[in-house]
Amino acid sequence: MKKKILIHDIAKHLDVSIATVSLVLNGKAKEKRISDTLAERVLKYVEEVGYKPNQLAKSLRTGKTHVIGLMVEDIANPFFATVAALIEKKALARGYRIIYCSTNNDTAKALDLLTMFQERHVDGYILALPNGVEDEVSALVRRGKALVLFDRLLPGVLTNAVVVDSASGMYEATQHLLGQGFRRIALVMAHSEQTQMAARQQGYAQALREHQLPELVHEIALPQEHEQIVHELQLFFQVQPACDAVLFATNYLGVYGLEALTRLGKRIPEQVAVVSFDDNDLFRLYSPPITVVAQPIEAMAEDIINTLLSALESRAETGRIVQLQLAPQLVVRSSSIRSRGQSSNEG
Amino acid sequence: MKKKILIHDIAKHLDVSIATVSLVLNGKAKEKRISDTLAERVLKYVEEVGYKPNQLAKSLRTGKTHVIGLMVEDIANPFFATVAALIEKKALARGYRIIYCSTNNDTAKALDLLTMFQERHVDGYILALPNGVEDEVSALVRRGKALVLFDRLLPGVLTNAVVVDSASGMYEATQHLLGQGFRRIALVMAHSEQTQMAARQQGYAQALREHQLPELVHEIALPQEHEQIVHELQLFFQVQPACDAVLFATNYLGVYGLEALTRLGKRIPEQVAVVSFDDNDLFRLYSPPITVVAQPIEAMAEDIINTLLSALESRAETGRIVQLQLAPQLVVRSSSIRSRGQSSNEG
DNA sequence: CTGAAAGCGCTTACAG
DNA sequence: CTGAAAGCGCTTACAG
Repeated sequence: MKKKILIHDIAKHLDVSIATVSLVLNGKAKEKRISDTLAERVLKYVEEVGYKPNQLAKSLRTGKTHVIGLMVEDIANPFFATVAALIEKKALARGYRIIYCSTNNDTAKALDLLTMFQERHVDGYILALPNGVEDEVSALVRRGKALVLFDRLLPGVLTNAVVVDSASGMYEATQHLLGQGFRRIALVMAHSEQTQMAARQQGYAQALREHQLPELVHEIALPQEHEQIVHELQLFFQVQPACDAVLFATNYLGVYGLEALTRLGKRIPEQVAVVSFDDNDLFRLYSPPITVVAQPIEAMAEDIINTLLSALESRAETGRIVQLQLAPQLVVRSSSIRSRGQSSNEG
Repeated sequence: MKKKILIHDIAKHLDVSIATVSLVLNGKAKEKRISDTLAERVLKYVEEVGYKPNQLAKSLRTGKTHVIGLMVEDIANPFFATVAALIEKKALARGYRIIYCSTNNDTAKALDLLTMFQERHVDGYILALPNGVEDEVSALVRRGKALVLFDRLLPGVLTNAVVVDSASGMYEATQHLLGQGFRRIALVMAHSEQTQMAARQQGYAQALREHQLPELVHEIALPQEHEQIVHELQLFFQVQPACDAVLFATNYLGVYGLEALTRLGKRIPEQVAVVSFDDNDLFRLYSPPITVVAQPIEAMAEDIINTLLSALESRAETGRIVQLQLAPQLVVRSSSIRSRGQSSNEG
């Protein structure tokens, strides 16, 4: 159990002042006209004994932690897990650590976590939030914190954001189904005020309106037990036998939906065509493979971290706001292709 | 932008000493014979103005951060994501925060992260590590750090651990395939020295040995690109046409394996039966549903956090070591059931 | 270039 | 019960 080395020990051993060691370590040697020889001697010895400054003390003194708080809906959800992993990697390369946590779409939990982030003195915030936390986030914005929302906006909060154009994504997916000749197209979405959810419904509704077809929307209350949701979806498909295609507004709804359809023994796409928002392993490998509206995850992660870091580094209170909207991509697979034998209302 | 409230402000306002406020806040009012009236007055005012002690300062002074570092192979892997979420929940309830990160099975990255955990002064460590970090972990153990390994042990490092009995799990799975009449049973595993991987192979080998059947092991070097792995597996199944069943040693290998089999147009279980370690959505919903060796995730998370917290709370250097081995469960689904028409070597 | 010193915000013996 | 003070380990003007 070797004793922790302190900056004081370094200074003593080298017979220089603590200030010199600190300055060299913080790259201010030139600025403070410390000789290269001395700077090197310090660096060499620090390396040799493996001295690491106490980050707690450093943060307390400087007010910077080099930690970014990342809040997602559910870190076990492949979409968020992938975004988080990419963001972490890019942040690390720029000298920032990420701490992440899941809100599970629970407003109270999100508020707690926001408080936790502040207690931990994170330098910046990357947030995919449930509604109901507008006031707290506005307060952060007002205090000039570096912050970027992603996946969804917060109504009434004007700040940096990176989102996907959910409305066009869903519009395009619905058009695709219409093009295949499907006419009774249902949308299964989460019951939520979240902006991306509203946008997805809007894209769907617009496509149907253009074809003068009625909407068939089923909203699932969340959070809820897995088994409950599957059961609810089974009921939905049973009372809507006429529905010949279904769009799922998120990847987990898609997964639950497939489970419900499997249990009902529905054949895809013969009895019901399927399209889901977000791609994942299951959709790709399912038989038949599922058509999806894929989000540009890599580009998204890149934009998010870049936006945050510029906010962090522009020490001036520029008040500059960056809002990016990325285009999702429709990946057509067999689950939404009308089979030859199928009757069609087209043409 | 309201100014941050300090303990000093509280003391001044209430016209008491800073010590009094601090003592009350830390629940030492009784011990230090501070009157209930006064204690309540302090608490009430603190609540009223929403004073939160600066955790950085507190940690610097006390040496405790109430943060636990959790390191997994890949947080996007459903097994680890679920364990992490459960651990986080249980830790929070006991007043501890979790910071988690992925090693991606990269020894250098794991070492970096271990350093990072120390820099952040985590109070405890929960680790699923790649090999090659034995020395560093031993050093932590020697310094009396609260620590628990999970999923896999580290050769030569004797410390707290919670693992699943991989050998029996794989033995049972192999026996199940043998019982179904499969005779050319392959094992696809990661090329790795990790203990859980070795145990899985061992369980497989033992079952085959008992039936005097030869092993057919394919090891995949990791980390590697998704596409590469799938391609390698396709080749494997092509050069092993005689193989009538395959065991995948991890869930991601199972996912890649299904992709390879799909591309080859192999029918499951008619042409090749499939069993994977770890359960997930894909396996459950795949058609046919995939037989798995499921790990008791909830129990595991519970045992991990309990073990860590006792280590943390037993301030005495008891040197007590807890090693738990949980039983996995074979969940038989259609992917490993021999179909009627299939020829059998049995009996 | 360097040394002495203040200060980040807290906790906790110590002496009343 | 309380006040003054030291100290956790650092950074950074300030005065040489």
